[in-house]
Amino acid sequence: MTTTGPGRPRKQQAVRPGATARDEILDAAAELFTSQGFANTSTRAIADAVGIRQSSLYHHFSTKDEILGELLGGTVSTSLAFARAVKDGSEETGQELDPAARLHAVVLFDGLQLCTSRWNLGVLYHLPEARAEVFQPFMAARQELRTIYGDLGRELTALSDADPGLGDTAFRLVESLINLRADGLIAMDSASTTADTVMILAGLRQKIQAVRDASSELISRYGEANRRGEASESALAAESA
Amino acid sequence: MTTTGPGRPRKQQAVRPGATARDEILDAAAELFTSQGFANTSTRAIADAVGIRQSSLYHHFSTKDEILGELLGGTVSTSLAFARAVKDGSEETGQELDPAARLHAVVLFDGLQLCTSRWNLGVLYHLPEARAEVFQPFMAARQELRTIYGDLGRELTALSDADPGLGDTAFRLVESLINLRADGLIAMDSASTTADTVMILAGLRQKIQAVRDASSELISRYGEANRRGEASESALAAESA
DNA sequence: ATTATCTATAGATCTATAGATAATGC
DNA sequence: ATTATCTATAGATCTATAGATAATGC
Repeated sequence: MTTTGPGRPRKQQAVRPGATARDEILDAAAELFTSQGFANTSTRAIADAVGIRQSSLYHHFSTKDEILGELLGGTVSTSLAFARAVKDGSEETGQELDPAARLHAVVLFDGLQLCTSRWNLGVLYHLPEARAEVFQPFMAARQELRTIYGDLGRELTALSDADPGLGDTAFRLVESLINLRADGLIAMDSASTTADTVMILAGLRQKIQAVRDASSELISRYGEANRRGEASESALAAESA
Repeated sequence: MTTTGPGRPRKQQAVRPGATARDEILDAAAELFTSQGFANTSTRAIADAVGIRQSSLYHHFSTKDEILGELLGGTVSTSLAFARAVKDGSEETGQELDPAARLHAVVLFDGLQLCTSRWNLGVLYHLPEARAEVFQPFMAARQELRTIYGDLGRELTALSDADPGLGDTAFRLVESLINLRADGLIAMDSASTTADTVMILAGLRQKIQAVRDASSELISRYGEANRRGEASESALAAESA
């Protein structure tokens, strides 16, 4: 809310980033939910962080749950869209994509989201409250992402003696970036070393540089298309890209 | 509370396992905190699950935080005691222990705790509430455990071309068992395949069976000693006070 | 007229304390 | 006398609703 518009003006001036009041609220809620938890964050605390009155939140969201739902959705949607694009990539172009590069790219892209987003939004998926019935659709989306990891892992290990559960292990390593970040232990290259670790598990230590290059190309191809078509998604998701 | 004793009898009969009322309360709190979160679990809900009145909790614990602290302490103490024992093992006996077996054993032991405990207590470490100042001693204990993983990893990779960050990766994989369990995806062998995965990252795929055997011996040696002296739980609680 | 804020508040919690009560054990 | 429960409640929340108010835009 930097420009004037319709509606009664705020008493306090806003300091939150965000194009709209709704975005400011989501940004404040993201910070508080990830640092203090959901049940432990009052609607008053969110409102205070935005510079509006507690009840004014309800002009933009009808319940507190709706705010969490919006954040959960924005968190998984970008990575899932990218993973889907990479998975379907071969079909569209007709040309076979390197299985190693595909898994590497998904791990790296997803990992980068988790490491560089303004707030540690991955934490939201580990909040016990997110397991509630109402958030089932978001957990299902995360489950689909996990399935794609598994499929890409099996494609990669089909012809080798590496563990066919590689994709699941990759998913676990990516998710653990959330915990690493929560403990303040994230480094600049945490996402890329995670992707490399997965490749070592695939038995590709020797070919790592070639895989990195091919992965990088996939990210610039599908990651870019992904970001373009996603302008309507929440401003938070855009920020993290 | 199966036997009669001093004190006014309960109106409701207890169905919780536990030698004492205090243990029943901890068991109920563990179930509720891990499934619904801390702030979202009322003292009334805990009391109902035990079969006593809400206020009766305060005869055994002076605050709700104290219950969480007790659970956090119990969760890390067993694994930490084992890891310390394995780390100091060479000094005591004078004989060098195989670095691969040591890391394998710590991963396997820690992983088994997380996979087989009655409730998914590892979740407690990921609760945003656990980050509060009062629980600092427990987070520090977990940090010490992480450091031992790192040290064991460097000992193992010192003479090879494997990633010296192996121990940190191992810690991440073990912790991800908590998420796996929360998602209902734990298998009988999740802990042991995790330990094997770490050995593959160390470049020891060929020697895996020998490492498993040596690891197994370490667990029966130090795991047993550890379980005997399991007053270490209260020792950790005393440390924090 | 529409929008976005505000004030005020209902009603439902929730934690912790005070003090009564009903057992056992000395 | 000690212990472990109980009843009752204070005081502090917290979510969501009702209705007033102050802007813009037609």
